[in-house]
Amino acid sequence: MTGTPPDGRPVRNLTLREQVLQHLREEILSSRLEPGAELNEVALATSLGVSRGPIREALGRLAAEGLVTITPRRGAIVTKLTKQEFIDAYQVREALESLATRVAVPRLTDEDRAELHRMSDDMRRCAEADDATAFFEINRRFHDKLVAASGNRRLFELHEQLLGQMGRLLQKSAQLRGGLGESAAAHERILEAVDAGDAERAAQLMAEHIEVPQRVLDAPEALDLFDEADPSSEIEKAS
Amino acid sequence: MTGTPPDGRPVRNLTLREQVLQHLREEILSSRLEPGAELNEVALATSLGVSRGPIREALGRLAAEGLVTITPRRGAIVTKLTKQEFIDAYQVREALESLATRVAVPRLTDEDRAELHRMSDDMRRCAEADDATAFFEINRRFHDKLVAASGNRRLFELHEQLLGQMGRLLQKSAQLRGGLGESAAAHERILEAVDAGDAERAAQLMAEHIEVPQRVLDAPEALDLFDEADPSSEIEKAS
DNA sequence: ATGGTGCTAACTGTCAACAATTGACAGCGA
DNA sequence: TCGCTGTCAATTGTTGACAGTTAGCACCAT
Repeated sequence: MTGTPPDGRPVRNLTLREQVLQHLREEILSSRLEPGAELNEVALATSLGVSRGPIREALGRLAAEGLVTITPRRGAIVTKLTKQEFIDAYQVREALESLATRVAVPRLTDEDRAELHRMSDDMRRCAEADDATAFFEINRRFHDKLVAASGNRRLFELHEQLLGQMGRLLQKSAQLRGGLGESAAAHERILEAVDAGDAERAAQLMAEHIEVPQRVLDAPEALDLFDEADPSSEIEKAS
Repeated sequence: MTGTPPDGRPVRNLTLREQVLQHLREEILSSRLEPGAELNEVALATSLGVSRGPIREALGRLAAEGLVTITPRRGAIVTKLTKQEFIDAYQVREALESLATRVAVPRLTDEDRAELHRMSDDMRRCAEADDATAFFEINRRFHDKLVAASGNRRLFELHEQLLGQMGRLLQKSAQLRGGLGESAAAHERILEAVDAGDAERAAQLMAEHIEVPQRVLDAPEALDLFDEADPSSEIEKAS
């Protein structure tokens, strides 16, 4: 009986496809591979020491997840959202997190609430220290925590996927929200409603909180986080 | 200059993977392949006259879409939602369609509204004729129409994917909603708010409309649309 | 110069064969 | 009878080779 090692699952017998998938996903999410980067199959294959089969399968999955954009017979690149796509995603995010908040509030334990407060306090500190990087990391955990607390697994997965697709743009766009302080305040207001057990109000506040950068993005093309070039062209991307 | 044929895209030069993907997706969505059905790679390959490569890639994509469940060295089956997963999906659907309605209302043209009314009337007729099949088809188009009218492409895709996963269960569960008449009435109430240009109210009504079967599903395990057997087991399903 | 044309190299799409794993079953022993 | 063990057929995982397509470039004609 050589029991399971300190691993999560039975015996850590990962398929090559799974390893490649995991690797590439991490590379993209961490922005080591930036949007628009070309993903050459043979280059990846030799680089990772596997054949093209597992690479292709992993790329296909990532395409279905939206992290990669495949154009048949041309190749794959790291997905680059247009401004419109980013706005669309933001809108969906608002709905998902609002739902999550509404569902999560009555389910939160005291420990959950305590942790949320801790994160909120940390964010406040980061805002005052003007440490944007740390702020965003905690911010992400704060939102993730609420979504997870909803107990809705599908919701959690969709949310994770959506935020993954939005990537770095999330941080860049959030910076024109009116400063970290305003954002920290929004979280505090949300937590107030959460503590009061007012799920509906918390959900509403969350929706408004997320809605802010949307409005900023909508009107002024001042920010060129996007380099729209060809509004034409047919791509696969998923379906 | 042999121009593009009456095709939608450049020259209709579909990849085998795409053809297989399309075929399998259709088979699943139409329930010709029912949940739990095993998807043997060699069987599919010989059946479709291609090698296993494209089959595997298509199955991988379908797994990422949630239509197929792959367990790493075991094989693929058509995804079978548990009761909890179905309830979760229903909850997400509520949020998505509520958002879609809120966004769509101010964007609707007169033609859009006319078509919605037409569908609503048709549903009313089907309800009175007790034609559930036709009712559900129109119902689906009604909801799709609203989501499409939101102009949010990501929202549309997620919605389509979600409803695809829910599959036949949607119809079965909707039948214990209180009859087709009640459902038709709900659509009529929504359209009232739509006509009045009251997006917020329409969104709220839509949320309530979708919420109904959720409550029915939640409490009584009376309906055994699901055959839960092993609440354990580790599966891949997507991530 | 300039616009079109035909090569060419690089890349993706597909296939068939090989390797590894799994689940089932027969057979053995208690 | 029951449980264990070893073998086997079936199925998935992976590979390397081949075929087809694409994009870029040099070249030629105008």
